[in-house]
Amino acid sequence: VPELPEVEVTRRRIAPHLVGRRIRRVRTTRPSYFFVTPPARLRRALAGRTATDLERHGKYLLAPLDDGTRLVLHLGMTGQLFSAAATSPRLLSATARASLAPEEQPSFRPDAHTHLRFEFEDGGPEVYFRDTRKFGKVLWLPDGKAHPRLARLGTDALEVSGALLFTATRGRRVAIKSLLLDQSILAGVGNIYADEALFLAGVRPTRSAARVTRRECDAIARGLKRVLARSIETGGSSISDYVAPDGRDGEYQSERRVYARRGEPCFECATPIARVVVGARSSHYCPRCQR
DNA sequence: ACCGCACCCTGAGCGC
DNA sequence: TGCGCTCAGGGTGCGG
Repeated sequence: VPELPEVEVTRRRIAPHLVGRRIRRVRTTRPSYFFVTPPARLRRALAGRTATDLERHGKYLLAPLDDGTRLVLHLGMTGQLFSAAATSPRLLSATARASLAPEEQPSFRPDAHTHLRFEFEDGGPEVYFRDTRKFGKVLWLPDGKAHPRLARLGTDALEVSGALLFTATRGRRVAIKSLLLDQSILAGVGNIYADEALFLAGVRPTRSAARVTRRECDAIARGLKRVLARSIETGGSSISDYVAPDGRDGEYQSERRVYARRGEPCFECATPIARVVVGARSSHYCPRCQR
């Protein structure tokens, strides 16, 4: 599940394969939910262009192009952005892996889920955007045009502060967990890091946002910065589909304190970790450490 | 304005 | 072995 750290790691590792290389052509799959900009228009817009940079805002990647337009990518839940030079069996589903002969398993060939294939003028390795569930998004922004999806984004979660959270939570009756996932307040926080930060702050995910104190807002902000920074350092969490552009797995999943640890003992007090559904998302917490 | 929930999609894991 | 069911989840949009 790519959240801010996974998107940031992706950005850093894919940038050398993308930025400064002139695109010869882009191949796409059929029109679908994935293509906010229709694939035919996208192919026309990208041919001959060069990305001059690769930026991140929340979970979005933005590539300014040399003609002043912009390419925007969102990895959704199962999106993978990687270079053809990458080798990892994790780039395929378990079923797809099983159908390959052992000697073929490390290599990747574009499949039905590979929705974007960037081919470059230099003839070097292609760049692929693969997304099995198609919750990911690709769109192209003509010169200067803002897009509502981006305009709605709140402060990037790496810049969170207790003051920001305190202001945002006043008068809000929603669960604090739901508020942390609201991308118009904080951009980049997803299920894993919300649960982890709430554990560090000792706040139960179900608590009404308005009932979180100023001191606790500070603690949540500190917790978020800590888990996000640490996850970026370790290459992100490779819990389900996430794999970095060079094919490497992240390591942060081994540092989880609560996420997906239902029934396992809390590292602080040995109480079994509980799981509840908050805003249609599974939430994990320690019933004793978090109030 | 706020909030809960259905929906988009596919693969894994389960029960029978 | 194999089918069919349920679950997972980010973000959007709608209805109350």
